[in-house]
Amino acid sequence: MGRINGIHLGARIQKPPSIPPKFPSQLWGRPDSPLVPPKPADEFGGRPERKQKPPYYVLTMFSYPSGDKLHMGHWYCYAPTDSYARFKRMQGYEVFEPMGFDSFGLPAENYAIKTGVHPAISTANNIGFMREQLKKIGAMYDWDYEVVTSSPDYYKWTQWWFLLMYKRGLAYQKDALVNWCPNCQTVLANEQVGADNLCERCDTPVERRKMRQWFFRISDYNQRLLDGLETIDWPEKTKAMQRYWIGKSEGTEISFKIQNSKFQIPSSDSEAPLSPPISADENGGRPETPPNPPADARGNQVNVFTTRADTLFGVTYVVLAPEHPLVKEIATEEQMGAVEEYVSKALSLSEVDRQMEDRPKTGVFTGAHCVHPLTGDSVPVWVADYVIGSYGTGAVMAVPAHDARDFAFAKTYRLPIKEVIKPSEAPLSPPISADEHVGRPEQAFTEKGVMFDSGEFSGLSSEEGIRAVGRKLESIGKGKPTVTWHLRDWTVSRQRYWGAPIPMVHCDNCGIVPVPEEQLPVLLPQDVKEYKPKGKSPLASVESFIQTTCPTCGQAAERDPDTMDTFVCSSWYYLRYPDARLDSAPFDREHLKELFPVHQYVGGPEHAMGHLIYSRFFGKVAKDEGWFPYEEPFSRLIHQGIILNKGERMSKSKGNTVAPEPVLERVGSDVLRCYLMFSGDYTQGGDWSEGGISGIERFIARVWRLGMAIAEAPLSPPISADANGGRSEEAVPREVERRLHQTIHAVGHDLQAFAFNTQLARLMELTNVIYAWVGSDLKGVTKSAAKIETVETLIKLIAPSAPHLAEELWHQFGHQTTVFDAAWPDFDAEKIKADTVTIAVQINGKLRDTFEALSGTDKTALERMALDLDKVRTMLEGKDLAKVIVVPGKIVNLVMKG
RNA sequence: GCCGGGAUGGUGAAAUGGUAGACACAGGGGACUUAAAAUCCCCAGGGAAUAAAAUCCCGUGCCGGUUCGAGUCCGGCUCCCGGCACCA
Repeated sequence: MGRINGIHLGARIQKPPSIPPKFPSQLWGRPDSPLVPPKPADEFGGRPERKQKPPYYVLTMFSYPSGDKLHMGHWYCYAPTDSYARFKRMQGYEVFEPMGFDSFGLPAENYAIKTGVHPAISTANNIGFMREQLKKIGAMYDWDYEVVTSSPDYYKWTQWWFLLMYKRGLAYQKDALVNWCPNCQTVLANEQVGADNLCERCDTPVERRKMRQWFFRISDYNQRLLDGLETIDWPEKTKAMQRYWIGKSEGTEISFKIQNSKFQIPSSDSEAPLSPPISADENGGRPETPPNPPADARGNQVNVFTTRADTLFGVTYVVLAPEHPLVKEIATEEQMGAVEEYVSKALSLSEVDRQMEDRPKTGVFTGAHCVHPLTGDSVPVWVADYVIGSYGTGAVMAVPAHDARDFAFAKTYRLPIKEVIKPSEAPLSPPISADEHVGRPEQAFTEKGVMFDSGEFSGLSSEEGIRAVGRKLESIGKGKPTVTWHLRDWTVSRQRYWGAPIPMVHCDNCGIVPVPEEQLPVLLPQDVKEYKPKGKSPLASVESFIQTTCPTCGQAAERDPDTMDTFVCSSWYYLRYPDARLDSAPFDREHLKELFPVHQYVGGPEHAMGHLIYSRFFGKVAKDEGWFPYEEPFSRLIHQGIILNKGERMSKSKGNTVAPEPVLERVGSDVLRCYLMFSGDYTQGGDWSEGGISGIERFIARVWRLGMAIAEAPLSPPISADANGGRSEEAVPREVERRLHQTIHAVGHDLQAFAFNTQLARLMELTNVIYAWVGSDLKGVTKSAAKIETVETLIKLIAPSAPHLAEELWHQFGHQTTVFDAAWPDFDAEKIKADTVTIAVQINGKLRDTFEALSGTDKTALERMALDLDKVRTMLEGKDLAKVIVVPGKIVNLVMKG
């Protein structure tokens, strides 16, 4: 405890001059402030005291150690959250507030490519710098638990996680399309591809290429990821985004038999089942999970997924995605050339191009036809890239009359449009033949309605129709209810150097072999000459790394040359913190049981999709493994708002980051953190400006002067008991006492709610009230038990927000231990109640007068008092009262007739 | 297009359906000072009225509605910010 107690502190601080004190603002949180932030009182390594307090885990998203350094945006996340942590500590919790660095990733590697500086070196430099910056915040971070994801003692366990995923059948390899720059000979991340589809480094058009990649089967968890959202206290917005992203969609899978395929399987009883499982090769012996792969390439049918089976009679063609394996099977000879050309062009399009807004719909007729499962009509099969190959079955039934995309496509290629749904309020008109509809509707009617022209189903509502058509299809073996998900499996391979190597070995004899756990970590080689990949991961050309022996057969084998997505590293760091120095396991189960789920998580809303979904996935896997006893890792989440600079997000590339240092040097961290907190709703953020910071400086100085004045004042002379209601001690005036308790109540409530701005406003009010009591010029102030108690309470209340100030004052009042070990003050609900209240008098809802009444005055009395007011009498003169509404303690509303 | 969030004084912003603008900034006035800074006190939404008051009217993006009473609830818009987007 020596490093946090006040003896140490008092010895270093020069005693401030007596009244009027010179305002020593520099002391409070100035970078060389002598205040060592208090650490959690107990280590998590099993000290007995730990058990005496309930644990409380306050976590902020760790940061990426770039040359950017910390800017105001980081401060805005970290400083107020630390205030929350200090508040919880004073409430008697054993607060755990760790900090670390998410230090693998592209920027360090790009920097290395540009300058030749090894990522390990630039990263270490940046971490060193940022750690010092973080210390200046004056947060309670316990650096003994620091986590650095690029350090071998951390990524060893990231690799361990990979093996765990593999063991549980959750890691598998398959081909996937990646962004490829033919000039740099490298794979690009989506964010490295510009809006114009050019490589961000060399401006070469980016292509797409198929590569063998590792995936995590997050889709196995889609239902649990969806259900878990109901149980956590997260911003609704974030939960909504995740729900949408997971994208559960219930519908019907329908099969259309191919009519004239070259490879038609003749017999009618040999129809392939719906969505036949693909070969389960290296896939852990398990079939692919949704999103479904394109339907069976050997089959003689196209399976489509639809949520609108009620529109089945409006199908006028069927569309396959370009990557659908049936495309080349069924294309007729006449069409084959056009089809192949179209497919190769479509597949080489980058993700960016393909997703370009308002891109005109293109496609090619395959020459093949299929059979409508209910009408038996012949339906042409097209291939078009507006169908997403990786969603559903990779094929759709096109209903141009009732789907905007199909409609646009049908218009372009003059395909028939057949209406089968009309608004429910419209009368059922006699059916019109399909031909009459060609080119006729102006737009697709995509709402639900009533079916018509749909055989036995005509007249049913869409909802009924969806079920009825589904049942019918199922009964004839042409369809079944299906659920599809938007959430796709997570590609974790990166053809990059600066990441955790994938702990897998490729052996000619044994195939893919996981590196045995005891051989971890697979160290990232340091002696890399060329970070720039030449068609492969940079590690592929590091012989000493690649060449190894097979753990199973002992023959020569090769390591996997890829590294892991950095989101893997950050998906479990919160589990590592409590045991950051443990080297026999990634974490100690007992600690996880005690400390989890994380009580409060704080971070930017930009992570709603990636990090926050991946982390939930990891949490669920840890639970299934028995390591982690909870379904959700973060029980409460708050997103801080974003601090803008002249309306723009701060970023290094824009060169518009605001460095905290100049402000910090000038005003100290207490003022800066309070200023950030005072500026408005924490979740709202806003434009950075220094206007108004002087108000906080004044406030902090006012509290300081008040505290010092009382601490150094002479004792009050004894008061004659007769003149003081029988007490010889000075008492706190009733009104001051009331405001004090009100403030205790409000500040506690607001801090719990992250309403930092209003709790500071309440503290300012209280400070003003105390000034008025003790004498606003602080001249001739005397000390009394009442004043000491009041000011000490103020010090405690302000401590979370201005820790340096509070700690110094606390010691000035003679305390030897940290103010953060002082108990958070209790309020007395009785003392909060005002003796009298102002009652507003309204006439016909308009405010006309107010009066004072004893609080607790009943309705009848209040009404009588209101009616008795001169002004009210004049206004009511000669009029009839129709109604009187009385809300005790608030208003009396007199409603007149006419 | 879809899903969120927002719009309140000169500025940042407060406000469980009950006195809109708390708390601050900038501004004005005063005290202290030889003076300035710092500090302390007071004023301050807009308008009309007045010597000054009293007093009255108008005000929370726009249009309606519910209610004794709406910044707050409901319906319909406009604009701004964030996210997602050919997901059948």
